[in-house]
Amino acid sequence: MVSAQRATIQDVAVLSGLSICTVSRALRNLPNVSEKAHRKVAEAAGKLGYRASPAAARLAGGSTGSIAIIAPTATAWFFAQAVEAAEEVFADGGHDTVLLSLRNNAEVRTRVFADLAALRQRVDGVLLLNVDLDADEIDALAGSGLAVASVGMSGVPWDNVGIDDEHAAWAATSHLLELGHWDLAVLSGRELGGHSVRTSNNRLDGFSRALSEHHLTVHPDLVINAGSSIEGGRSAMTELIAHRGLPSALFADCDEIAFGALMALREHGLGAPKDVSVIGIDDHPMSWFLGLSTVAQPVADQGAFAANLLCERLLNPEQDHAPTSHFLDTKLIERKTTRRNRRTDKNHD
Amino acid sequence: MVSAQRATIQDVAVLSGLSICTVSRALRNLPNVSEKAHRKVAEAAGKLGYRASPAAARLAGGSTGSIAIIAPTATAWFFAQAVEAAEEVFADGGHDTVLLSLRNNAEVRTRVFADLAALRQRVDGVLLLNVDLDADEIDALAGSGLAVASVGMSGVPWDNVGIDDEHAAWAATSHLLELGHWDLAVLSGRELGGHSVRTSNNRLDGFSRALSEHHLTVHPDLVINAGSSIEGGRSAMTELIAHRGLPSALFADCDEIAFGALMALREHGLGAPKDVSVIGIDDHPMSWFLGLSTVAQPVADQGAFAANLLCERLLNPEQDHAPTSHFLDTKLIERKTTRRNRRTDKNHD
DNA sequence: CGAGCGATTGTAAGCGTTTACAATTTTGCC
DNA sequence: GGCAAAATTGTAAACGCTTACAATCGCTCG
Repeated sequence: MVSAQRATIQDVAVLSGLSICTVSRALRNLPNVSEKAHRKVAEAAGKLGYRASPAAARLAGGSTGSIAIIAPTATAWFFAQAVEAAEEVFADGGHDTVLLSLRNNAEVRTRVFADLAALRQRVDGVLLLNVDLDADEIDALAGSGLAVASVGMSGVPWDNVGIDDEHAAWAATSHLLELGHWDLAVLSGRELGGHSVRTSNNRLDGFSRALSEHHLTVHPDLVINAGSSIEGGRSAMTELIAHRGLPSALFADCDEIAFGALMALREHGLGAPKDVSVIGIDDHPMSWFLGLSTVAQPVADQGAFAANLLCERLLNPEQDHAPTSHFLDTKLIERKTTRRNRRTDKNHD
Repeated sequence: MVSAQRATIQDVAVLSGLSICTVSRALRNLPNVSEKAHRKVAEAAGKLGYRASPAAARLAGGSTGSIAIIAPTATAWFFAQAVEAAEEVFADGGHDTVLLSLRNNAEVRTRVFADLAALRQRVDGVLLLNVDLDADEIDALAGSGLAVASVGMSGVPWDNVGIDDEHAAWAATSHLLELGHWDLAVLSGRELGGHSVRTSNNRLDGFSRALSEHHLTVHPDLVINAGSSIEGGRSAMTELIAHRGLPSALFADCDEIAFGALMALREHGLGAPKDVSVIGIDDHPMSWFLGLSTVAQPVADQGAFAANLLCERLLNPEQDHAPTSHFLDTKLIERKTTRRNRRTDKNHD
């Protein structure tokens, strides 16, 4: 069935008794190919185990057969989940997945987005995961000829799927407020250098809104960038405790940050909800175990969904229907790290 | 500096006043290029912002500029860490990283290894992470023309870096035995379908050896495949409790499995070390927090190290020095989930 | 029955590299 | 200074595909 030497389109042409050109068209399901020709080509290709050379295809103006996933980091739980889910969709669609981690590093980020032509040369499309792009970058990407889709980047000129981050953060924060907390800190998912994780900004907005609905304002000292790692949460919390003292409650941008915060608390002989209420976002597999209150979101679904949208776009490049936006549901899960405020010192700050 | 239209090697040739061929050779640091030519080419290329087209290069017999990372799954902590570390090395070396997750799925696994020629067409090299290959597959890979390196796959005809898994498991198990436990279960990292994670086999061996050194034998009912996820550990433990009852101590193939086991225990109103001692391998960031005893291993280092070896091989393809093997250190960390056996029922099963 | 038209198929020219091999220049030596 | 050998550079043919554009086929219609 499969010859030792890789079969070329030429071989398929010969075996099927058609020209290379017709074979090429048949293989790509282009119009103007008769039923009969289609069948013959399919049979010949099957018999030879033919697979088009992505390099040759790309060189001649066709597709590369691969899609890039660009993520701020590949290790955070959310990204690992989304990447694997997307990779599965891509693989099943016959695309290779090239992983581009920005590593929370501005320089790497620049290197990637500065030369989209180079990227275009290597992949057909890009799946962006929570990358915080500025307007110029968005325009550049949209006009790059790359198919684009994203997770967690609403308001962008391509298909996006995510959750309503603003709402999720609002829900988490409101939960805290309704428990009588007023002295709230937020451990944001942003890196020190700014940039990097887009959802964090929206979540910050939700946090602010909840506060202002309760006639509170967010105090700059109480929003701390923590990256999106356990370690980041841990050091951010340590810093918070040292420089400002314990707030009454804490909203963590994601569960891993919350884990880190819980660790830092323990290191100081403190705990949640005893000394501070803590809530995160994600519903990480460990959250149940740690009793962490959180806002659950479907992570793999988001990655797979966006990946599917991207694949479809790649399949029908001609029709440029308007970009779609999809929000998946979230759910507040109240567990043991949040409880009613028992502090008596009511002096607001 | 960078022109709107991508510069070709032709442009560089014209600008440098040399032939395409010389430019090509200079760019790839081939021998037989004069100093002067080299300089001129470098300057012209720089001025034009020239980057070779990977597709064209590949088609003409050169390199693809990308490397595949093949892992049993991309979500497990170990793999996510190793992948990111390797991706960083590859990116800095100018290679794209294509991620191939086997998804713990035999069919996907077959699809990948059955057609190495197809893989060869898309990447220059392969970094294998703990993939359990059989002898034929190893031979095929070694003879595929692909550069290969691996993590956690000792005894293989290419560069490998890992830890001494047998020893790590032995150390963990011995720790349990020395605490007076004799009724040991192991939650193995293997998938139900067998295959997939190579280190698990070596760890099983270490487990066995420790047992036999204490004149014990491993009971088949007490080795349970758990995959390498929290969820896998949880259900494996649940099953163990239901079908066989609690052992005196438990060796988990990795920390995530141990986390899952701890969760299952809690669901049954049990806990470690009260009802059973538990030890894992990894030293996951959460392990400290949960007080999990474990054997720490440097994960990112392994990925980066192997990636570097692979890059070097790619840089000097001619010299075929013998494959090297590297073992990184591990360290037993005794925390709170292991303690002296207090059971009194000494009837060995 | 032949012109005309749409549908299908074929021809051939790239796409941007690499690489035998040929041509040229430089170097070493007598 | 001149010649062979070595070092450098150039020429041109792939590599395997896509795609204008030309050619052919099968019909419909007057």
